[in-house]
This record gives sequence, structure tokens and C-alpha cells, in this order.
Amino acid sequence: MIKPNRRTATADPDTDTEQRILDAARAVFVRRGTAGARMQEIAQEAGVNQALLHYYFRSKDRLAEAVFRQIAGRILPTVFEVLGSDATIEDKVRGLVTLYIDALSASPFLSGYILSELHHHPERARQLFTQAAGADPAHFAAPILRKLGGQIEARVREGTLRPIAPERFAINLISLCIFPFAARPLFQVAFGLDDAAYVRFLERRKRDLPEFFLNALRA
Amino acid sequence: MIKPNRRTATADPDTDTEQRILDAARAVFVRRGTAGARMQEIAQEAGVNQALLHYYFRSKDRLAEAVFRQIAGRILPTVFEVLGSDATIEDKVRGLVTLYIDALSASPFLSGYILSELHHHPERARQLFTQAAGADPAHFAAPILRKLGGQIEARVREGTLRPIAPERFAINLISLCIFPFAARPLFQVAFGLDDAAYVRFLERRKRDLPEFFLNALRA
DNA sequence: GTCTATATTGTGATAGAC
DNA sequence: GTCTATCACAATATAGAC
Repeated sequence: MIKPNRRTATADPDTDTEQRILDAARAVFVRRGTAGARMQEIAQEAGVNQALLHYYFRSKDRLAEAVFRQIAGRILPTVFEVLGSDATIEDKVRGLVTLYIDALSASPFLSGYILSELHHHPERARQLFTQAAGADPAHFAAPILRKLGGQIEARVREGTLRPIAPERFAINLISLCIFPFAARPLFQVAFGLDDAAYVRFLERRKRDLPEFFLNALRA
Repeated sequence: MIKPNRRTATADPDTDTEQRILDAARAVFVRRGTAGARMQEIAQEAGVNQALLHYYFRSKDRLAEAVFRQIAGRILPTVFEVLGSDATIEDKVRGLVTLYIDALSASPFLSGYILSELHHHPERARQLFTQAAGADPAHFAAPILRKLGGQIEARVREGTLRPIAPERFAINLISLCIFPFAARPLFQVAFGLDDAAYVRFLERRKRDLPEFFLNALRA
């Protein structure tokens, strides 16, 4: 029952066609970048004809938007869930580091794709939050920052932490988590690490990075 | 004497044509990304006809490569020069932070462009070093890492620093420097900062970041 | 070297049969 | 819903006059 043009499909032929197209589109857009992606390649990867992409998504633009929406809706909530939880600062740091390293290890191009989209379609940065929370970005992040800020403040009064604005806390931590993936080709070549060695470096980083980061905060 | 098709040119009409094309190409490739850039837009920005781009550079591919080569040749040497210098660790950190923040502030898309190129043309990562130093990447970075490692080790014996591999030192510092630019649209929206506020944040970071980073290393 | 005009292909999108 | 065939135009690249 396998149709001949599904020979090159990598998507599961049993799932819903629209979803299969979306999955294929995600893979191709992320791998090639939005501008570099070709409808033909997406169709092939989905195991369908190019015309079907237009039947379901009307245009490349809309398909790209659907892909970004899907990706954004998955990542951000998890991150802010961790940062806004009741866990201790130490647990938040460890949780976020592990979360990022595991997620990005599975998808080498993902970080670059998101950064590129945000630069070339800044309006989607907003979308990203409303998609995730149905709320204004500021009203979404504010309570989380307030909570984090409160935790920091309490520890500062305790004398166990030095003061830092919660925004700086978040930016520094997220930078340290994501950039080793975004700049992976650079670091691998610069330090002469093959794929296996870099994976080991990242795995070790789940312990090393929290230690480094928390030490920076220590009073 | 201004020719009519130079009306839209932003490049200096007095400089050498080949150089003017290269400058225009750099601007457009960095702004739009390599796949999103159009030869027509480059020609217009250079104030010449599209045919001239091919006369000088043969194809879009070669032009893109020339642009990357030019950019790579400018950035890396400076970075490794600072890291490999005789300055103290504290001065290296402060120097690198200021260097990055100043350079990337002037060109919002630059970090994303380089990261994207490295992902989509991994072979250029190598090029980037050979271009900068005429040497094998490993043989270029190794002495710098050795020197940095020696400095760290001496300070560890002194009891003023905790041990850290020089590679981790570099990766963490560079991550903290570049990522706030690579993810600028995200952070601006998340924290509700307009352009002016983000510039102030980056300016303040020239002091804040060295303090944060050095504290992380303190024994 | 620089231009205009044009060839050639690539690529998103549509028409219409089944 | 899915396909084949094709359109329309965008984009890279070349030919040839000046």
C-alpha cells in the first residue's frame, strides 16, 4: 500500500497528512533556515506532492509561521516553568542546564534557527510569548522575574548570595546554556574536538556549569 | 559625473569598484543571511549593475565566500590576540568583554550571520582560522590555550583562583559576551526593554560581566 | 570596466483530473 | 485529499555593445 513517492519520506506514513507535512517542514526549515528551505524538499521528506503543502498551508510563508509557532510553543513554557517554580535557586540552575543540554543535543540546528528567525522576524518574538502563554510578554515574564528576584533578595539578606538583578541572572544563565550549541562548529574546530569529544564536554557540563554559575553568585 | 544608477548606493562612490561591491555584499549578506541575500540588492547598494558582480566575483557563492573570508579575517585574530597576550587574567577578561560589546553593538546581525554560516558551511570554520593565521586551527589555538592554562594554574597554586580548563574558560566567557547580541530580540521582548534601554544594559555589562565572571573563578 | 539586454534555471504557486 | 502538469515570476548568470 506504500505509494511510490513515499520512497524518500522520513516521516511516519501512518500519521495524519497535515501533521506529517508540518513535521517535515520543521525538520527542513530548522536544517536549512527559512530562506534556504525548499518546498520541494519538504514535500519529499513528508512523502507527499508539493501541491499538498499549498493545499494545507496556502504558502511557504504561512507554513514557516506554523513551524515557528509550533517550536515556540514547546520551548519557552518549559523554561519559564522552571525559572518560576518554587524550587531553590540551586535546583533551578541545575534543572535549566540539564533541560537545555538535553533538548539542544537532540537538534543541532535548533538554536541557530530560532535566533535567526527572531532577528529576521522580530515580530515573532512577541508571538512566541503570546503563543506560549496567551499573554503580553511583559505580563508573562514579570511575575517570574519578581519571584526569582524575591528568592535572590532573601538569600542576599541571609548573606549567602551577592546581589544580581533577576534579568541578568536569566541572561547569563541562558547564554551559558545555549551558546555552546549555537557556536558548536566554531568551538569544535578551535579546540580540536570531534563529535564524540564535544558530546562528552556537554555531558560533563551538566555538572560543571551549575557549579561555575552558582559560584559566580556566591557572596 | 554621478551615474544615474548610483542614486541608491550607500557605499562611498570614490572607492575602488571591487571593494565597493565587497562592502555592499558584506552589508547585505550579514543583514539578510546568505540564502536570503539577493544579487540585485547588493548591486543596488554598491551603486553598480548586477553584471559587474559576476565580472568581479564570478558567482554568488564565490562572493559569499569572499565576504565570509573578509569578516573572519578581522574578528578572530583580535580575540585570540587578547586571550594569548601577556596581560593578567583580569585584564584579559575586561579587554575581551569591551572588545565584543563594542564590535557587536555596531553590527546587530553580525553574530547571527557568523553562527549561521558556521552551521551551514562547517568547512568554513577551518577556513576561518587558516585565513586568520595561515595555520592549522589546532596549532593556532593550542599555544594560546597553553599560555592561558599556565596563568590559571599559577593562580590556582597561589590560592586565588579555582581550577578551570582553559577551554571552559574561553567558552564560558565568549558565550556571556556574544549571546546577549545573538538573542537580543528575545531578551528585549521578554524583559520589555526598548533599544535605548538595551544599549544601556550592554554598556553597564562592560563592568558587570567581568565582575560576575571573575567571581565565578575565585577560589 | 561598465552597461543593457537576454538566456537559463530555480521555485513558489495554481489548474484541473481523479 | 491527492496527484500530474504547468504557470508565472524571481534570481543567477551570460552575451555582446560601448
